[in-house]
Amino acid sequence: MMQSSLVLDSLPMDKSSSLYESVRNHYLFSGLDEENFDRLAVEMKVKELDQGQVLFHRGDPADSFYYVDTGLIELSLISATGDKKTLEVVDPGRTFGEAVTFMQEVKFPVTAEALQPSKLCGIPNRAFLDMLRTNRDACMRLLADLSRHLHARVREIENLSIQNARHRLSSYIMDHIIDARDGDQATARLELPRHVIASRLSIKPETLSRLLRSLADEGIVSIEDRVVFIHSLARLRPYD
Amino acid sequence: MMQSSLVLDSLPMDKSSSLYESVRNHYLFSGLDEENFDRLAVEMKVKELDQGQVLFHRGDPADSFYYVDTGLIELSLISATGDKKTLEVVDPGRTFGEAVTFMQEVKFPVTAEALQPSKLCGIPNRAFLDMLRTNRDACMRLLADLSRHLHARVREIENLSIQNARHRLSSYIMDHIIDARDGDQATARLELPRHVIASRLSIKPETLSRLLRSLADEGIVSIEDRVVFIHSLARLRPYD
DNA sequence: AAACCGCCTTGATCCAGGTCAAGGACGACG
DNA sequence: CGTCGTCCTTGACCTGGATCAAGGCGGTTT
Repeated sequence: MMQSSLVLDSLPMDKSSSLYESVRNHYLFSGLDEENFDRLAVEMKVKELDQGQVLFHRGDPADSFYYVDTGLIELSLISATGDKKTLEVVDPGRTFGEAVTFMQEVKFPVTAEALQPSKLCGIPNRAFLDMLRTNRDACMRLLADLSRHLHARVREIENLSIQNARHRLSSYIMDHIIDARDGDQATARLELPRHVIASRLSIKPETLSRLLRSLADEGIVSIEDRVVFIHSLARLRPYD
Repeated sequence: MMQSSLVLDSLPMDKSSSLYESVRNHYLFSGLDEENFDRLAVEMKVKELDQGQVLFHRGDPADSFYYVDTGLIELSLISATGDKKTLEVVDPGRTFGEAVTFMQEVKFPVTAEALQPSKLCGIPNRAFLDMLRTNRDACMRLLADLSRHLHARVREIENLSIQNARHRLSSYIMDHIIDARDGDQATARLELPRHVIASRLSIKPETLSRLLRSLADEGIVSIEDRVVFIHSLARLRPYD
């Protein structure tokens, strides 16, 4: 486990930075006019995280949510016995923690850790709420955003409760196809370290290793490091 | 499996009914003035369901969400192999399906079935959206509502992935305490049929039966039909 | 180049919870 | 009052995935 430095960099956001532009284009803010956005933007803070650094722990008081500009942020739950369940890995261009703004208990319900060196933009809840109050369009976008999240969680519950590990792995691979070749073949790229994928799928690394091996042994895929060549989508896909 | 009648009753809501009053008091609408609420209320439809009757199946097009006045509605996922996972059982005074209004694909992500004869109020998405557009207070309440739902789902994922069946059962029992007696003792009431509780906990009825038995054998609880006497909260509670 | 370390794989074994099959309890209905 | 159906319990057995314990392999430190 990598040790986090105790001091997080946290700087105001420069209006001429590429980060400014990229946040500006996020769909949560895309309906805002220049003035409204800038009023919010002056409150935003840039944060840079090293790989392995924890942004916040579950239970920490939440006064901001975050936009990921570069890197990867893992959102996870950690049990009393130390087991970790990765809920989601947030890529660049996406936000996380928005929902916490509206909860009675303003505490993060998950832990956020950088899987790679990452650059984030922190958006204070207070300022965001102020913006929402005067902007019904942004409200609607946020409602859509939360609904999407909610639906994603429902699908996760479905995966956990009525699908087995093999099924979850197949879905995961298919969700990471980067090149859908002719008909029944494709290539997927498993960017993340194996143990993170395992945690994401709620299995142990040993089990992931064995499942990948059995898919390969059955001739359904071949694996070369992080790249998975799918020889038969039909056989990979769990009939559903 | 009980067979549903094909025709659902569906009547306009009477302003002088008790249902009108009870919807009126729901927190989603409690900020609305008389005029705004009534504009919405005229669009609402009363639905009565028999026990076992399905209100909608997963994948059905969604044009309304629902308020439960009396009865119990089970929201569930059903796998390709017919296994059912109960996501939630909605009691009187609560709503379900609000989030679907905001999704790109306006289809119910779950199946809804009456566990008891139930009286519901259907609220058309269209009318609800119109109301939200002119009412930022209601928007905020809904945001809070969705955040709460989202958080509940996260806790469910946590239960499924990092807690075992025994732990889930303990939590379930403690969530149904009706009488917190002195110190370490309490009484809980398991309203639902065992097989529904099992599905809610993502275990089989046989396993539920055995777990309850082992809690009783260990002297932690005694069970009399639907009532659970907890002799030691400390021993029931999974250390967390 | 040796020693170390983080990450993954493999094998052997274990166990929580599922499956299958057989009753038991109780209410509904002839 | 039997008999039927539904729901629950219990027993015997099975199995998917966890756990425990050894390596293997590439990278970086000395």
